[in-house]
Amino acid sequence: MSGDRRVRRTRRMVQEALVALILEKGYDAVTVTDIIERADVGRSTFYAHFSDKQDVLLSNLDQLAFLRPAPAGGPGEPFAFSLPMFEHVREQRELVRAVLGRCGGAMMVAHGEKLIAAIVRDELLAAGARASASLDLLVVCVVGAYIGLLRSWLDGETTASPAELDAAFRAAVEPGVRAALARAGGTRPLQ
Amino acid sequence: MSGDRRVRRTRRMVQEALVALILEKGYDAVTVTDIIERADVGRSTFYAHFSDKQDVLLSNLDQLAFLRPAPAGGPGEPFAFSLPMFEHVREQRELVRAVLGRCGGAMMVAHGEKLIAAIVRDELLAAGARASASLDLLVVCVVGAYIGLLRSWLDGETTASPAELDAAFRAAVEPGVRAALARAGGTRPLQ
DNA sequence: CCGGTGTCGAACAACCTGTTCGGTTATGAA
DNA sequence: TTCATAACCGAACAGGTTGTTCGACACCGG
Repeated sequence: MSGDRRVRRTRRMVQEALVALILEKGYDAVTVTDIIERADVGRSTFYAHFSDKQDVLLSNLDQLAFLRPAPAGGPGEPFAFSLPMFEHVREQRELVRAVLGRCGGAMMVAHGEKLIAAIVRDELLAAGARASASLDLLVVCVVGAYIGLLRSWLDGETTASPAELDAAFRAAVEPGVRAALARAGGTRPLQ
Repeated sequence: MSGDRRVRRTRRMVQEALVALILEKGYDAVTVTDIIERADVGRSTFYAHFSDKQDVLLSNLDQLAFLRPAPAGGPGEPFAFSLPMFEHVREQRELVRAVLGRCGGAMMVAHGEKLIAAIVRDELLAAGARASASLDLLVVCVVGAYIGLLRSWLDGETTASPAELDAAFRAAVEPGVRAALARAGGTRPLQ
C-alpha cells in the first residue's frame, strides 16, 4: 500500500467525517471546524492534506467510478448506463447521497450532470443521431429526467427499486428519443 | 401606495443589489456586506427589513408570479404552462437567472421544482392519469427535463428561442407521457 | 410644525477560515 | 532495536463574515 499509514488514516477519517456531516446538516452548513472535530484531526493536519471542504469531496470522486465508459456492446440497449448506475448508487448510497443529493454541493451536482450528459450524448450519436442544437436540447431533457429521478430517490422521496427507477426513466424518455431518432437519424433504429 | 417611501426605496435597493451581485459572483459568494455596500444602505437597516440573504430572495418571489394557476381552458394543450413560462422567464430574465440559474441558491431551485411539479401533476391528473407511484416518477422526469432546459438556457448554454425550447421540451417528453396515459388512464386522450 | 418612524454608522461578540510554528509522536528503514 | 524523518498536534494569529445594539440624525405624514 502506498504511503504512510498515518496519511491514509487521516485522509480516510476526514473524508468519512465530511460525508457523515453532509448527511446530517447539508453541505453548506458543514464547516471545516466541524470536520476536524468529527475526524479528531488537528487543524493544520487538515490543511496539510486538503485545500478546503470541496477538495475533500473531490478526493472521494475516485470511488464514484460508476461512470465506467459504457459497457460497450454496440448499440444494443438504448440507455445501457441507466440500470447499472442506479445499482451502483444503491451500493454507495451514503457517499452518492452526500455528493449528489439536494443537500450536497451544487458544484458536485453540476459535475455529475456533465458526466451523464456526455454518456447520453455519445449513446445518441452511436444510435445514429446527428450532432445539432436540437440534439443538445434533447440531451439536456434526458439528463434532467435522469438526475431528477436520481436525486428524488437519494432524498428518500420514493422507495422504488433500481429496476423500477430504470423502467420509469425509460418509459418517460425512450418514446421521445425514438421519435427524434426516426425523424433526424434515419439509418440505425434504436434497439 | 402602502407604507413609507423610505421603506420601499430601501427594500427595492437591497433586492436589486442582491440580484446584480448574484449575477456577478453567484449566490454563495455574495455576502450581506456586499449587499449593503452595493445598495448603499446601513447594516442595521438591512437587518431591520430582512433576516438574511435568503429572505431577500424570497421577498422577490412575488414578482415571480409566472406560476399563474394554469390558464384554465380545460384539458386543451398538453403542457400549457411551458411556452408562457419560457416567455415570462425571458422578460424577467435577470431575476429568474439569479434565482434559478446554476449560480442561484439551491433552495430556490428546489422551490421552483416543487411549483412546476404541482402544475405538471395536476395537468396529468386532469388528462386522465391515475394517482400512483409511477405517476410521481413520471412527474419527476418531466419536471427534471423542464428545469434542465430552463437552467441550461438561463446559463447561456443555448441561444434557442422560447418557442424552440418549448418544442424541444414537448418533443422529448410528450411521447412518453402519451404512452403512459394510454396505458393507465385510458378514458380521456391527451390533446 | 412636530411626533413618530426610518436610517445611519460605529462598535461589538461570536464564529469561520487558512496559515504559521515549535513541540510531540509514530513510522519505516537500517 | 535504533533513529532520522515525516506526520501530527494545538495554540495562536490576522482577516473576514454575521447579526445585534445604540445614540444621533433625517425624513415623512398629519
